[in-house]
Amino acid sequence: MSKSRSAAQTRILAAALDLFAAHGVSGTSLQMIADAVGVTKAAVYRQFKTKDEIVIAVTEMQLARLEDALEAAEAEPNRTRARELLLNRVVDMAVEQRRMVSVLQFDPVIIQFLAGHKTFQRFIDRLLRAFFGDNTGTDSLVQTAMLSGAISGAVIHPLVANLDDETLRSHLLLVIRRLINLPD
Amino acid sequence: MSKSRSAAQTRILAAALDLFAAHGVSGTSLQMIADAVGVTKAAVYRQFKTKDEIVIAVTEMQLARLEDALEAAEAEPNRTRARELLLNRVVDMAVEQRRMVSVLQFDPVIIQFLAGHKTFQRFIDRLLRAFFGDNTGTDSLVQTAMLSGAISGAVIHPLVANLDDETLRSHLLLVIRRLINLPD
DNA sequence: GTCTATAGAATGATAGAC
DNA sequence: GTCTATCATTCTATAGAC
Repeated sequence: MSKSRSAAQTRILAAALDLFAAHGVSGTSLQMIADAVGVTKAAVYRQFKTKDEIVIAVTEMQLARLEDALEAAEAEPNRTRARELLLNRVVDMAVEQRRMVSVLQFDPVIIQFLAGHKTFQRFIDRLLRAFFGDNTGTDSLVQTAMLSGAISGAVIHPLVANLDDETLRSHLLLVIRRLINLPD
Repeated sequence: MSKSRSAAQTRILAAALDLFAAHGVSGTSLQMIADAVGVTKAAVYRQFKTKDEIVIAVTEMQLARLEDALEAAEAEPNRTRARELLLNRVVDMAVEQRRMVSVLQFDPVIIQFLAGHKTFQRFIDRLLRAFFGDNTGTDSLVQTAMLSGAISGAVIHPLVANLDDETLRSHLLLVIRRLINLPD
């Protein structure tokens, strides 16, 4: 999943993620990205052939941050421990990157890429399987959807915008444990 | 909040909401809306002077669907009953309109309008107050954010895309009651 | 890697006829 | 209410010089 990027590419992707978070993917033009980096559009096009390539690279970059936690969870024979591990990483990431979460989970353009690229599909599949095993009953489905949605939805919500990361994280984890019956 | 609209306006708003849900607000052009309705751009501009007016009207239209439930909740002296009332309506709406939820809650353009227009702010304030009273402790904040996020996030999630409305609603309500300690 | 300059299409919006 | 025609602007993307 993770790819090595040049410094120029990394700067572009960072600026793009930031702008995507503020204006959505469709609401962000290459001109805006170029301005944010401090170069011209042509310089951006030198690094990425199309806007779509930037969107895909940004998505890859963010998913890759879950990779090591996912591998650790897959290697962990104790399912409860594996869930614990993944959950903590996901919550950490969601809290740290609050402003970015809504783009990655809910932007229509990103959603289409996630649904359309096999690489992304397989990664998400691994994530869900590591968390829930092969239990695909309706209860598990709804619970997973709620858990995933609750984390994303909660960190985005304006009501918690003023809470510091540590407060938000600890409260989140408490409520989540209640939700999925993990031991406190 | 609710406004009376001509038939032509109603058709435009319905088409716009549908397209917004699929492509986001920024990803939807007036040409696309006009094509969906089956008229030209000029005909659309006759009903709404700007694209922004359409976005605001769509948002109003959807918020207005909560209005009677909100009034009923405000009139209810028993707080638990009031919460019950609102919760049921919100969940019903979220499940019925799954495809639209993400736009209304997470689209950057809509969010900016919600934050910038006093009419919207007051309405949302009333909603929160009817549900949580004047309790503004951190616990309540996070709980409300999670509840709101969990409902929106859950109904949007691809994992539950194949569940019928009734199944999704009943499961959702069960988990939510556990989350907020309402009696079953 | 970065620039200037530009092509070609799409965007939001308007004028004026029917 | 709807149309055709058009305007100014912005969009993605490319060519070619430094």
